[in-house]
Amino acid sequence: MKANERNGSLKQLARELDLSVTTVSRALGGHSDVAETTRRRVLEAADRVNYVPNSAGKMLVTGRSGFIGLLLPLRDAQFLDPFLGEFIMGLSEGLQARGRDLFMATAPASQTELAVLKHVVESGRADGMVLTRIAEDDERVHYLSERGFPFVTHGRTLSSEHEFNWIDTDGEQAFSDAFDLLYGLGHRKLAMLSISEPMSFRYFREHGLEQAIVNCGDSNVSLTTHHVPRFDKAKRAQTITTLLAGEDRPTAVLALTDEIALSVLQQASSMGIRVPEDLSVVGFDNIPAAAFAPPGLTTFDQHIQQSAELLAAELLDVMDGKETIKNKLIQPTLIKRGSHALSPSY
Amino acid sequence: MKANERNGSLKQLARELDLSVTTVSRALGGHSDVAETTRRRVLEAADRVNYVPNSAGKMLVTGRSGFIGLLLPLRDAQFLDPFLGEFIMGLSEGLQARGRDLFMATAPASQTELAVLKHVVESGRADGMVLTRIAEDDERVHYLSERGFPFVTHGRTLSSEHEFNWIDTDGEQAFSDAFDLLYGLGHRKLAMLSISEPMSFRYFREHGLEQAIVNCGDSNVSLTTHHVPRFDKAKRAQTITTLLAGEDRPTAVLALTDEIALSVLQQASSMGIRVPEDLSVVGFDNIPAAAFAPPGLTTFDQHIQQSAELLAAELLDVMDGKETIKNKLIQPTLIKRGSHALSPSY
DNA sequence: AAGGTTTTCCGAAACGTTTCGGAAGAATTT
DNA sequence: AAATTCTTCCGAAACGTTTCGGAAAACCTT
Repeated sequence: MKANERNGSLKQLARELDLSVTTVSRALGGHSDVAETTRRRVLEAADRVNYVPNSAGKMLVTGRSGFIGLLLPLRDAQFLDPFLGEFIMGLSEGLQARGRDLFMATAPASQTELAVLKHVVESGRADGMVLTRIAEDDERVHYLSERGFPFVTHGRTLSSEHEFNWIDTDGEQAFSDAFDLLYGLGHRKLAMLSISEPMSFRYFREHGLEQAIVNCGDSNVSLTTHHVPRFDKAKRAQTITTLLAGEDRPTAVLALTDEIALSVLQQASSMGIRVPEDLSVVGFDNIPAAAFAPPGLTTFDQHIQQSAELLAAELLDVMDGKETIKNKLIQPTLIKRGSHALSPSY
Repeated sequence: MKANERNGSLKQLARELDLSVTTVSRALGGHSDVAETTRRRVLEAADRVNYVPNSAGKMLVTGRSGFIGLLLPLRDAQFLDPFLGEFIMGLSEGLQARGRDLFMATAPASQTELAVLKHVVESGRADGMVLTRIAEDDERVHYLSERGFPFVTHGRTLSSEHEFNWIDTDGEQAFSDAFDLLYGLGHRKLAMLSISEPMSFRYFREHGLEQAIVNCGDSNVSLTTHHVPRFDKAKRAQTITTLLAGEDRPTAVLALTDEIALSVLQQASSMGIRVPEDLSVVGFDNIPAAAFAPPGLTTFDQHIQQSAELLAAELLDVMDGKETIKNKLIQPTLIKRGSHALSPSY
């Protein structure tokens, strides 16, 4: 046995079997030009020595890494995306079926997300990409589209400049439904608490609400929209307090996310405003804490894990060259808990 | 320009610069045997064409993939580890400093975690491994130790058969502290709600509590330990109800995790048992919902993200061949909220 | 028995990178 | 001016795999 030979290489296995490297490779690969008897011999030997093909060798010649990359939204490490775990689980689940691995690319503070994305793509570390937190106009989507690299997103852009595969939660419909619910309970003075970043999910949720109000045609309905900072908790509380302390306080608040809705619940409680008697609150996301915060937050469940699983399946299709563009809107389901009720002024 | 040449390869770059592949590689690699002027020329050109080394090529010759693998505890997909997101964030943060990427290996239902781990290690996909949810006697730790593969764990085994680098939360101390807190409030009749899986964190927490009781030397203290199922929510509720409905109900419950503690809070509430007046409850983990569930769960914060960051740093040290075994116990911090008070029988 | 077809195997090239061991030329020393 | 050292560059091999294009042998067909 030659000394300069790595353990467990194909070459070594071939030597032991007194076969060529080619034949062993083809036997393992399930090709037709190898006799049944030798194939069995090879398979048995491979199993015995626990042969596992070196991924780098394979990767170099096939040009595929077997990896799917997820661009992590790391910039907000301490204010963690509450879905991250669930999302990753869903992706993994969807990927493992076809033997792909998932890897996370993180953008250090010194680099933009786009730069990291480019690096991953150009280095061939990933065969496909998953993007989340899509902006209204997203440069990452531009890049991947123009580069012709397989990718898939959770969330969509506003412009339809490029066609690509995405899955999104139908926030537009959900906020429309939320309005109907509250309108039916007599609420006419509404406030929406949103964020100022140009994320597309913000647009759709705000837009769904505004459209629903237009469609109902009742001119007694009023809506004010307020932007809340994402990181500065003190300032956020301040904004909410001002809103609730105002003379003509809204009777119902729709929050862009549960995180914001929970802040509302807290502020209301500390101001002596009763939920839902004095104020109705509706959130979005159904994070675990929403069930525990009294009186129980009425909100929408996003089905993140299923979405992620679907997303993985779609990406695999794209990578297999299936040209069809498939876009799917997932309908979130309304979770009615205790934070909504008849309008006090009804 | 030859047609059979991949875009962005070293060879191509070398041709454009009229230099050898070797020189370009060494210039990029920062070696000393290349003139300053040529190095600048190379760097500038590489920047211009956006050259990114192919990871497979590099991997093949260096034998390192640049990847750190995390074995995902996927078996319980729907009952997601509430720390997963935080843990991954911490790892990424710790890894990105030295340019390593993180990838997740998931075990499909058809394969054992050990089989997946072996596959990852033997295929060379990862240069180092991170393990969580360590069992009292963990076969994955055995394998990696014997194989001499760099790894690091969050949590430790009970046997000291192998030495390896781990970081763990000091659940032993925490539960001892929790006892002191409750004892000081007059509680003498205690119950511990735990799980039956042989996870080592369970052992340490139970042991810490038992030791503290022994050490206090008060024979009036009684403790009953109950095992609660991890997945079957109905059965879990049943167990808790039985415990709380008993004639000599405990005055304080220590839960292995917040998840269990929150169940206790819910059951108590639905049985008309007031917390903390009738019953004190202490949890462990400080998951987000713990702050929202009334009256606020008293619990311990694990500092998962910092632990993960440290873990990443240690792994990188191990991979650099630093032989020192470093084991670190992280002290969780007690978060006092509303779920503990004077014993009613005091 | 000659020709043709099928089955089964293999040599060699290729993927893109790093590095070993030189080699040519310039700079320095003797 | 010759000998020595330094600087700067390069050819070739190697990593482990897959695959193209044959080639030998076995099996048919006529």
